[in-house]
Amino acid sequence: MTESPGAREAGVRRNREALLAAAAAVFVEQGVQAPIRDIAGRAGVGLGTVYRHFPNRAELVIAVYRHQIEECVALASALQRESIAPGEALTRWIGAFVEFLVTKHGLGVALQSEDPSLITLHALMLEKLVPACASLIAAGVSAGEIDPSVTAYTLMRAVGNLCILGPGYERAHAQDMVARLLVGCRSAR
Amino acid sequence: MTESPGAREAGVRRNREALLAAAAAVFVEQGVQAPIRDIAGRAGVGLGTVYRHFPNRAELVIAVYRHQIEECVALASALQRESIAPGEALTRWIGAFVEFLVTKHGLGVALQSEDPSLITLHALMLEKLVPACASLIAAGVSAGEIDPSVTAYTLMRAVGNLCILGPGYERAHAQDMVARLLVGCRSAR
Amino acid sequence: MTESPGAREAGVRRNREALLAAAAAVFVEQGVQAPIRDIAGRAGVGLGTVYRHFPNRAELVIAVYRHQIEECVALASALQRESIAPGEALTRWIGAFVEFLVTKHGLGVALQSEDPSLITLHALMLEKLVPACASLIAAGVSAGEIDPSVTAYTLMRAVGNLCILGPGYERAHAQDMVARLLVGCRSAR
Amino acid sequence: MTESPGAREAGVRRNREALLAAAAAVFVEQGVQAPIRDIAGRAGVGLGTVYRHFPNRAELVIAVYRHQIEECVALASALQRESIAPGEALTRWIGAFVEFLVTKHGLGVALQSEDPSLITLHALMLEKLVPACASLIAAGVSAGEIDPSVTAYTLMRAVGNLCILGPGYERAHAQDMVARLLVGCRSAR
DNA sequence: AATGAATGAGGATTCATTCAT
DNA sequence: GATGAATGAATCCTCATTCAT
Repeated sequence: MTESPGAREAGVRRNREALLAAAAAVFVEQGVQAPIRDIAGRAGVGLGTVYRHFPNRAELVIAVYRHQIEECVALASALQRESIAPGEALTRWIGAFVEFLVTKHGLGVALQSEDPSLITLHALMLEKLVPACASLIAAGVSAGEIDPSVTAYTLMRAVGNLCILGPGYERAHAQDMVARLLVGCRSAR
Repeated sequence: MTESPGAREAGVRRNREALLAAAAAVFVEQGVQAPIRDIAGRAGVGLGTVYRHFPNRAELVIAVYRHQIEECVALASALQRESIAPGEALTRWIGAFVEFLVTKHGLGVALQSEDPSLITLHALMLEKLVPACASLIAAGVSAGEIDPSVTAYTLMRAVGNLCILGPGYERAHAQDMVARLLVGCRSAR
Repeated sequence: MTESPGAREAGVRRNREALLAAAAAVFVEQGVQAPIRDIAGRAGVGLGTVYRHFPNRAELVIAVYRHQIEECVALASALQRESIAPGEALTRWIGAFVEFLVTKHGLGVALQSEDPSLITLHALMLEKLVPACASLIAAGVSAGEIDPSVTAYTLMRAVGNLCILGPGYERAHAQDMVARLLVGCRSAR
Repeated sequence: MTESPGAREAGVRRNREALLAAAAAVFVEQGVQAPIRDIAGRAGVGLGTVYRHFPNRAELVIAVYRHQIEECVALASALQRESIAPGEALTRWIGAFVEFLVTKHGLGVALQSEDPSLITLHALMLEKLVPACASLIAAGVSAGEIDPSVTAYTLMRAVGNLCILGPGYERAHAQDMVARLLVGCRSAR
């Protein structure tokens, strides 16, 4: 009778989070096209529950990644407010982006997919991430540290691609390759 | 009824080649996961004929790309025999590899796929391409032009990834990014 | 906490009526097979509440239409008590029935559906409406105005069918067709 | 070796016809929305075979009914060429249409369905049947036998509706009701 | 009583693969 | 050898219905 009032809501939130965690894990293992049923199974819920929380695959994919995308955006602002060299700011930011991508592998593929169910994710990157990156690049260009012909979208795509991992090409390799790519983006002077 | 004995074999070979051409084209348009039926249709043969020639998708994928992989290998030898700077040789060879990859888009993805049906393709890369690349790198390192910490497999994977194209990230962008990556692979000194 | 004892019951009745109104509206828009959830949403109540009040779809359908069916029955008695020609009484009564059917489109289909979830509605028609109609017909036959071979059930079914509307076949068309059907039911004399 | 050349084609055609027969039967029992699997089962073939022959439900529905629709159209021409009274021609033609409809019950519903998968069937009726009927009506109007305010589309819809059968409302009842409707369509004079 | 989250059966559709001709 | 018809597993998604709170 005297029930904690939010017991239900708590359960719902727990389910939602179990789903997000399960989805993230399954995406890592099978990619973002994994069967919805697998995600339901991993989360320990019924198939319908997935659809209740996320009416289609795209919603789920976005929910899985939106938070981290927004953290990346916030980091870009923070770095620009610090008193560090713009080139260094870009390097650190890309480092964080890489960290994000290699943690959720599968996202590298998803971010650049032409799959109609994932356009929204792609759009999210375009809207949020690309401007953040562009602003860091602009600062670096002004400081004479970054080659002015580097564009944010291309760089993000390239970094995204470099973060598609596989056996024998792990996180550290991706980090190394991205670092070298950034060397190649420095101002030719 | 009374056919010249070689007529049959000629027809078989012609079919095989039509299939390889069709598969290459379809892979470019739809990726290596395209429905087998589409390939049969494009080649103007029956579905069963595809399976007769290539018992599974991997065989077909490999057959499609083996020739070009071998050309790449041959090019590496040729470049080493020429009297050009080893760094330049590596650059040219990677350029040719990029050319190969962006022409067959879909292959970038395939090359690093963990998909069981494509492991053989991956193995082929390991066996043939990696040694060729390693030898060019070794020469560059000896000449003090290439950073000794660069490994062939990682570089090939990275280049392969950078060649996964999409709308807004086309051939020229990939070429640019690969060039910058190579800048970052030069000897630090 | 301390509610007046009847407050609860009043709320229950209000819910029940909101549901009937919502169901009627949704049946018009989507037919009697509309998702129960849509009805709950339209009524502004939870899904469970629908099931509490109406354990299955048939109960709900019947509840929605029973009142109007009974009005039709009452009208038949009233018309017979008036001093008008029996044929005219039948015509007017069928007119009212048509009005009922076309206002609730979806009912036309429901009335004659073999769908097990709707048999009860069909039974209701049989029990109530058919006798009412039969009595009007009998009077018309006695007066020599109606063809004695016309049976109530068949006529009701026919009228019900004629009232299944659709684009290009609207209320006025149904009324016209029903009128012509009644012309064909007049005594051949 | 010496196979009858058309053995395969014959089997295919037999399958196709088995499917049409099965579909017709299942449509009668369950309506045109019956599960495709039921049709496959009734025809004794796999599910995929249905889709091979008829890529979607609409194709199947149309295939089932097209032939008879065209026969109806042909009959209209034939009747007009005969030297019978136009009103009689219309009556006979409608009689044939009724015969068609009651034989395939389920079609009555389908013909006037707003279901997007059945628009083509509806379109077929509009294109073929309505003009045929209109021409018979026009002749009847010219001869002073048919009420000029009767339109072909409305009449066809009405007849279609009257042919939606059910328990207690069988073929003979539909025929009777249609006959009475036609009486009501005669010239008022 | 009311709620709405969870469940899972049901039905459509696609496509790899087999095999009789 | 070639063909393509047939098959059915796999997957998506919807919705009726139950039940804990």
